Amino acid sequence: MSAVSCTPNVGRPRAFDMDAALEKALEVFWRKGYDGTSLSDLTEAMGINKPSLYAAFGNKEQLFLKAIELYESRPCSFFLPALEKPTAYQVAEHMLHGAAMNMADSNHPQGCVVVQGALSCSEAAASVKEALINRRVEGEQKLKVRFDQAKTDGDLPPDTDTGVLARYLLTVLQGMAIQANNGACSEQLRQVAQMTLQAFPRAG
Amino acid sequence: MSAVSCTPNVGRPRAFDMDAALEKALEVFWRKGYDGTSLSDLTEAMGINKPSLYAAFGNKEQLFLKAIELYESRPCSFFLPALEKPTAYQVAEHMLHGAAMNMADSNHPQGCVVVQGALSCSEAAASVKEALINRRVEGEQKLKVRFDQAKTDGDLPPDTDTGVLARYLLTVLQGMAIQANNGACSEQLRQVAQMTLQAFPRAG
DNA sequence: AGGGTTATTTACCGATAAGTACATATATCT
DNA sequence: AGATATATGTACTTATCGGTAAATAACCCT
Repeated sequence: MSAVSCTPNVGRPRAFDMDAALEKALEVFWRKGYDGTSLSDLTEAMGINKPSLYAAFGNKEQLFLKAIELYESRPCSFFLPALEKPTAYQVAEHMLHGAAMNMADSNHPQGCVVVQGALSCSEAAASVKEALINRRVEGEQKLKVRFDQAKTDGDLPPDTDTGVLARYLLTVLQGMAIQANNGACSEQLRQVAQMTLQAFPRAG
Repeated sequence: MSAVSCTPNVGRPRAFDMDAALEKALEVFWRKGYDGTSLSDLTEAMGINKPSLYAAFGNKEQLFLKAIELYESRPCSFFLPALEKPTAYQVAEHMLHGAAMNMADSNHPQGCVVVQGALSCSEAAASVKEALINRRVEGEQKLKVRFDQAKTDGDLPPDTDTGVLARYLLTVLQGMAIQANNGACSEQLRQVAQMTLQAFPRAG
């Protein structure tokens, strides 16, 4: 069964692949942002008409939120998998190098849709902006919790302020999203990642 | 004479203060982004009608670019003044602490309009997006040149890669803009600034 | 084959977008 | 005072915005 579709066995079958269409929608939102994306942009990229879009995904806002869910659950996502690494240093290493690789990947828009999808926006986009802020803050919180565990595990010095460390790392990651939008390539982002890691506290 | 107005001595005098109106426009663009800002948003905030706006500032795009010029030349701007500090470390210190103070200042929208004014945007905003990218890249280049000078001055180690150092610092600054949008306060940003400074190379 | 159900197509809705024509108001210059 | 020049307010234009009504098409089940 597909990740997003839930096909009934009655009625006319859907003529398009919902997952593929959602991928296309994600790419448009990623490149143009919520305010900068029109329904025409979406239907054109997804290869469907407006009523099909509304029937399948609700409306523009719900489509955006589903696209963000897809973004965070993709195989090439780097944030959540990095949390599983055995030490705090390796968590940071995987996040930073994953970000360097992913954010400048020319197979999709540059940067991170969670950062740039609705950063400054109209009042019509206020709720999706809030949703993205929540995602970013929750990511930071998850990283702090992981660093707390690392302190217990002994792979972070006991006097480490894990909240500041998590915020610092997220600041660099979010800054890398801007850098990718500036045109920085993976190698340039990797240098930033390396510099950040040099400052990273290690046990012992 | 005002920074932006150039009043002729014939004809009906302008009934509003161009500088004050431009400040208001800046604030709207800063909060809502280029795509998220409508002409009605602007005229309402500026307290003028559309024909006055067009006569005084050209069009939406030119108004935006003039607002960005104002932003970068304001007294509370922290980037260019920091370049004048005597050592590389003090340059970084002033930039980071200035950013921490300014970006979370509740007297204006959070973050940095050069970062968030048109990050992901419609095709209609492509040219202002390019203009903002150019500003960010030029800022990075200016910082690199300043660090090259610091190397000559002997307040950076001779093996310092000034390009990477400048990019790293800009990455943190741009990340701080996102953090400010996330709701981080000045003190939290200051902690990130302090952590960044700890990793900063110092001569001797 | 026919009924029930869902998807697609076309054409449309009211609202709002950016931008402007035009008449009027207010100044200076002679 | 009158001519000239610029600003303002009202009302408008064309295009596009997000979203939908209604007719038709394609499927499953009996």
